[in-house]
Amino acid sequence: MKSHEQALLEDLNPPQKEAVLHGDGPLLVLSGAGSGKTRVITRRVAHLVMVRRVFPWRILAVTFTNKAAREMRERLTQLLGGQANELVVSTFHSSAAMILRREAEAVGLTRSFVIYDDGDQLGLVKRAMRDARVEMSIQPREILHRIDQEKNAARMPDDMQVDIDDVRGMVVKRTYQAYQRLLRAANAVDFGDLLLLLVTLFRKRPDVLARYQQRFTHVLVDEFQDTNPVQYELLRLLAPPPSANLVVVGDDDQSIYRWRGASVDNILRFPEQYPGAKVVKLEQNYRSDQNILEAAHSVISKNRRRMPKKLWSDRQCGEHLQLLISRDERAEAQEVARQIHALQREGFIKYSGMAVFYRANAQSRVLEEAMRLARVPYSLVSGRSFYDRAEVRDAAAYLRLMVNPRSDADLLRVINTPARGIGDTTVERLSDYADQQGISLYEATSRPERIPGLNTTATRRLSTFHALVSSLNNFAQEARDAASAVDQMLQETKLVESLTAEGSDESLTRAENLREFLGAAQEFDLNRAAAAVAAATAQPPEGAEPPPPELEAASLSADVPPLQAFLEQISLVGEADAEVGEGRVALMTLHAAKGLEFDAVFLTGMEDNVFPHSRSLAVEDPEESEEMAEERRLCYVGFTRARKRLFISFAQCRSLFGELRYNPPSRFLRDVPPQLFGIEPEAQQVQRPAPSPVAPRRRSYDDDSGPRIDRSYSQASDGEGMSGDVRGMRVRHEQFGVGRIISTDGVGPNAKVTVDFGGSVGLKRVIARFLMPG
DNA sequence: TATTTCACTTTTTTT
DNA sequence: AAGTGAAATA
Repeated sequence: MKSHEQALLEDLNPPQKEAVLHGDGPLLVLSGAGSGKTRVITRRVAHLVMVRRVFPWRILAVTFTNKAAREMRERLTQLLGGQANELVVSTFHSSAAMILRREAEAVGLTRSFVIYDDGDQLGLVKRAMRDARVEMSIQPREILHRIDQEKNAARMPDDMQVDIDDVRGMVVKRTYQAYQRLLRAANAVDFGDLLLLLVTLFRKRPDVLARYQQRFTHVLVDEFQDTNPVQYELLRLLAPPPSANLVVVGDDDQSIYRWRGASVDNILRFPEQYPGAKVVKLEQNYRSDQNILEAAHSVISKNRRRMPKKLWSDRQCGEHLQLLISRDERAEAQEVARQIHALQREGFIKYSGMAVFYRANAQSRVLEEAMRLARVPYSLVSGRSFYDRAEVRDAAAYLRLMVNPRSDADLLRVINTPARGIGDTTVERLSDYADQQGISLYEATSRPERIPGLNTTATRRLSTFHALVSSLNNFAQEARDAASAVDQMLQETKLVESLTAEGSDESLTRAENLREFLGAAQEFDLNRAAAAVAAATAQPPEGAEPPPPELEAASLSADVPPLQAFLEQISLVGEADAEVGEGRVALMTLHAAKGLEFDAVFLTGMEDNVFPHSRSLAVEDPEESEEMAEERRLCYVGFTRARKRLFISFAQCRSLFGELRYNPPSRFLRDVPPQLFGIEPEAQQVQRPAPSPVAPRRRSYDDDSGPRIDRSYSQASDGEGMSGDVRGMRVRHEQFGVGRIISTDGVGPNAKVTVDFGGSVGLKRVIARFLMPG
């Protein structure tokens, strides 16, 4: 007993201990990169359970990503054994989905509601635009984005404040209304709804809220800096100020999801929202060598509006940072592969201790090719590529239809997959009929003879399709596990069969993917069975009273039918990435890198317009903008992932949508003192100082890297014919009138420019030579 | 209806 | 460069 306590506090520094031992009431842990944050959270949870005797099922630990949730549970299992199964450790979205499923009726859904992902959402927006009779030329993507933002801000369509003469805003609002109608009619929710509906429910049903407040007496949140207003509201409801046991852990410097509605204010203003909250700062870094830490600090310290803190470490200086300069992105990838080999040969760093980061997913392809060529074992860490494949999504759509035939988006997706002769016109008529009758598409297919304008062939085909879905639907009711349902579905729909029949290489791969999908279902069933056994045999803590029946221990999801649970995992969790790593170099975006650490890190594409991303440069005053601040934080996250070696790499040119672009080295390099690269500052550098020291090079193509670099500066991205930075310049266009340049794209006579002409014209992309200075 | 062709955007980051 | 979506053609 006493020894538990000792063990839990072992090798913690004073502030860490303070956080672990903190009694009741709100607590904010400001934890710098590599300061042992996860350790603090897990030890605290273990302490609550083992020393303070809190029932594990009373503890809710919320993370941001599934990966983080999985890792936290693993660590907790090491500390707590079987009892860890009773903890609720999950993402905001997963926990919201679980609760929502239990309370579905109260928000106008049934328990078998389905979750629409990004692609489904986009399709839905398009239909909503039709319903709302949107005539304006506006991209569905943009509307979806704005709807998402509304949801992130916890606003339903009616809460949306729009000026009556804001035409665009009104269009968004109308579409949002239609979009929500479609979702509800389909018994479906999107990601945003999971949180928003739950907030709405809690607000209007204090009795329901009280049940969950009573159940979860301890709430912990990881990566708090990335929460958005709905998520924060959810927390405030569940663990109300001022005195609830809410522990939030985060680092404002690592807030990198503003674009998704996250608000750094949540963490900056937490002490106001929860007056009397204890604040603990973790500033000692245990991860990185001094040089790396210093580089990271030199970048992040340019941001204003941070919580004051500075990481320190008693670790050694370590190796210098290394700069890699290459001709183009291919050479860059090759160079990275070469360095990886070298590190591996030296023998101190294993493949699994190395990672390659990039700003955008599009950059991964070239890197992958180079790794394959150089025979470097790698694994691509990308959330959900498998479930994004068309054939897999088709399969998932069928499954959702099995569970919830009202799901129109899914029906539309698969009604002619595999091809069964139901074309656009038939679907159009079916859909008109359904609209007019106010029924779902599925229901409409049950009586195709009543649909006007259909010939007998079409009628017959619709009947056949209806029979198929109906049969699958019946089967789903019975299915005891996910795999048998998937198997049945594949058989009846002939998805695999039709692909195999096609016979092309590509369709064979797709058929293979579908078999893998079945495999995923089987694996899911096995895990579920194992979890059930574990839960049944878990030792209740000694002297524990049994939980009140309505709060039935462990999982909130115990009674969810297997197929539904599997679907939920697909939508919310994505790929079961078990094989991440194991002897392989990890390739990932900077965003995916958050929370991880590696002995050696390669940060590629360190060029203006790539990183910082061009979108952050195309704003009013880039250097002072929030966008740039976020890019800087992203850079900070990237640097601080490295324990011992940090390689920073840029290419002098790279092709971007088909054309060659010369980008100057990233401005972030200018912030890093040259000494950290092992370069003594040269006398005085003139004028535009080299943003970065140039490392001595050894390879053949390096011989002439000097002049190339110079060229890359002078060509920048603005191009000939436009001297220097023209952003913000007033220009006149014959047709559109006077406007202001927002951004430029391309070089030479055909360079394109995005101009804001204001008023009804708005943003336009025009060829630069058609513009006059205005 | 199904298939082919052509013009057109797209690349930020993710639950 | 590639993938999407609309229009043209079989």
